Amino acid sequence: MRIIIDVPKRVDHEQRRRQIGEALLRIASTRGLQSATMREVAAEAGVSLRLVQYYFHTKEALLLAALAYLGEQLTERVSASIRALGPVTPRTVVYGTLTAVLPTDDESVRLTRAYTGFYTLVFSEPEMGERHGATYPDKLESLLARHIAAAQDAGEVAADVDPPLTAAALVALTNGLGSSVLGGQRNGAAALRILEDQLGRLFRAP
Amino acid sequence: MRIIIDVPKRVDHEQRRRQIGEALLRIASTRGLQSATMREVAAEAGVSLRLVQYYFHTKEALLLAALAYLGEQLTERVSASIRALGPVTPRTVVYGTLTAVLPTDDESVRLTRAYTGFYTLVFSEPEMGERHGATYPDKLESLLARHIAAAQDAGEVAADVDPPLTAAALVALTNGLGSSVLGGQRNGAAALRILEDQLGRLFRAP
DNA sequence: TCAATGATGATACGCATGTATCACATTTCG
DNA sequence: CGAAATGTGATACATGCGTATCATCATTGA
Repeated sequence: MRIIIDVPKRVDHEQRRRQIGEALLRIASTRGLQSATMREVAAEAGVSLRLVQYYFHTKEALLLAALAYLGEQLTERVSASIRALGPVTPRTVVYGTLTAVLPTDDESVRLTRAYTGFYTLVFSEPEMGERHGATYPDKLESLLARHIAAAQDAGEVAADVDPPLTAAALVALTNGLGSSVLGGQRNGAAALRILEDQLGRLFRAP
Repeated sequence: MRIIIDVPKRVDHEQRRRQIGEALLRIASTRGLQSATMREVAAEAGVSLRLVQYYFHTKEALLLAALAYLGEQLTERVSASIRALGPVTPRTVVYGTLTAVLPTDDESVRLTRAYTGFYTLVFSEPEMGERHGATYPDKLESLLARHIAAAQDAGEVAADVDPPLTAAALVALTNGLGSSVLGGQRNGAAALRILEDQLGRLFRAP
């Protein structure tokens, strides 16, 4: 019996899948995820409907793949935002992380719009959430909790704050602010002011 | 020319409309607003599809009416929650308001689910938001800002907090926590702990 | 009493969607 | 080489949706 590693012969499957997945994200960022029909995605990606079906047997597979791509982009943006703040300290990590996911510029608006689309999709199709695994907010919370605890040790944060509880509050606050921006209740700058007010209150030696 | 006040002859229109609108809210609370199709609403209300069309010429009219009913229920729950906390003080108003809209029990879960459905609907159909007028979070924020300022005058809240900024943060925090509960990230009790931690930090004489 | 109007039922229409099918071209490899 | 596998196109199918149409019965007012 021979072992055959059946590498795709003609085209790079992963590249095609990415091309199509990115097209879906583009639609989700502009017209909303509910407009991301198979036909619309095909048109946006510049391929035929058949090809979308070919590379993603079902729509759920397409959504899952696009969600993974979105996760990569979010992670990359958070990293870049932290790096841009100079030396890595607990404070810059917390600031950089939260401001990165707040919809303040074009890129973050796109990412937040797409992410919100997926998040609300899980409300109606909980199976998708299960198939996707650990949620992004969870990862954010544990990251922030660690750095808040570190800041506490350094005396930058009051000793009586509970890091996990506070990290959860910050993530929820940021998500809520993001929703209010997408909903047109306020703009990104106003949301940023609110977030920075809270962060300034937290990172203040007692 | 005679003026004819054409009161409905056979049935009470407002009652029928309410019956149908409540059916939609029930569906939105359980299966999600995207499952609230005209036919499903008709079945849930125990009437024929034709009747839903008759009392609401279009689906948007039905959604708008149901949203108004939901607003009434939310307002009623907030009032009841404040009353239940005993004497009306700035602190009880803030506590009562925010804990009322956090999905901690059956009723608040239902209300939050339905409200979230409408909120996310506005993401895709911004016209509906415009036709609906002032958003619920806006009203909550100004209410809370007033009471935070009052608490400040009474010395229950530190003098350096900005009431509007803080009120906005609290509402966003509560919305974010609500989303995390509906998304299955944590349960209502955990969300309540996070909210109370923040509130306890705010209402603390300096 | 009887025509007009209010209320309700049954059913059809047009459209969009996810998915499936059939056909054909191109490449690969024994 | 030539058959099998891979890649792509065109189109069909079944379903669910909001809405529209036609018909029927009950009530009302002159």
